[in-house]
Amino acid sequence: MPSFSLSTPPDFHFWPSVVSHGWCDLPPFSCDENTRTLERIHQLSDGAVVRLMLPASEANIGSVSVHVEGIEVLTNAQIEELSRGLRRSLEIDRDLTGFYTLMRQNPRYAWVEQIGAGRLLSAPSVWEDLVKTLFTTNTTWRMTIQMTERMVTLGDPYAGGGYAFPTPQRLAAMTAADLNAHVRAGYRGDYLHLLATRIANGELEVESWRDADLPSDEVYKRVKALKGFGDYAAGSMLKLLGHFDRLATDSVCRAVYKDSINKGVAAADDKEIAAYYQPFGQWRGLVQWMDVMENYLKSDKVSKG
DNA sequence: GCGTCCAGGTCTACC
DNA sequence: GGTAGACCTGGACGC
Repeated sequence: MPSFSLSTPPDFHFWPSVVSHGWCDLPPFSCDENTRTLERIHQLSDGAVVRLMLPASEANIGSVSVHVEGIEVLTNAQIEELSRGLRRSLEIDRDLTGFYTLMRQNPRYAWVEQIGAGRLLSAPSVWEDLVKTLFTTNTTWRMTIQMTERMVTLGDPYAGGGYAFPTPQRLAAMTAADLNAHVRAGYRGDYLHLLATRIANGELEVESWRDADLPSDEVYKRVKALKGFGDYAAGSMLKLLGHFDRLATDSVCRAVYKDSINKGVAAADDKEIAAYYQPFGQWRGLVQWMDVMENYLKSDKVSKG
């Protein structure tokens, strides 16, 4: 089985990055907590569908091994494409120096750097992140998983089981009714079909939204302009696009604010929650997410073993 | 098995 | 700018 490795900086911690939020459980990603392996059914730009396996290993601190199943030999171009996508997905090159300095200054958040949390797993494409974010709106996590599972079966199959994430062109070629009969996304189905269609016909170039030179406000404006993406969804997307100066306040965040931060007293409104995170400046969105994930990331499942 | 209620964000219409 | 009601699915619950 072909394999290659990704070099990583000293402050990169593989497993906390993998389980940084629910994306590792949404196909075509999957993760095995026992073996601490991240897997993904992935379609390369040349059409090949492979299974990527990234095991956690103490032996390769300073790098992450990538095993590629379903192909006999990897070309240099394929390795380059996979490396680029995975480095982005794992945020390997994200500079968190400022974030960790900020966390160090606040005893409540000292655990963040100790665990090595702060990097968020994203999909290799902005398109995939947008779809999954849409599937988190106004629904339960269980339903998000089910919608995503049905959605990926529209992608190209992997010979060993599973599917690659479908392209916007694939979805745009279907009618909105047929698409939603398959995905069962409810009223979100029309938003999904519209998004796929606008990308497929070239009206939207969402992959360029990762451009580091794009101001946060501009990215936020573009995401909010999409049907079905309100304040929460746009705030979530911004984190996946490397901007952390926006909150993504949902029902979970409100519960966390009440239970972990405000001594059991619910916030009067979201402005009160925003005021709490305001001092964290450009990192406030990431700090809010650390609060949401605190108990899980500090558990033995992540921080030990 | 059936009907009702509920949770989850966003959109639209209206004030 | 703020608010009410609709949107859709599926789980929980009562009958």
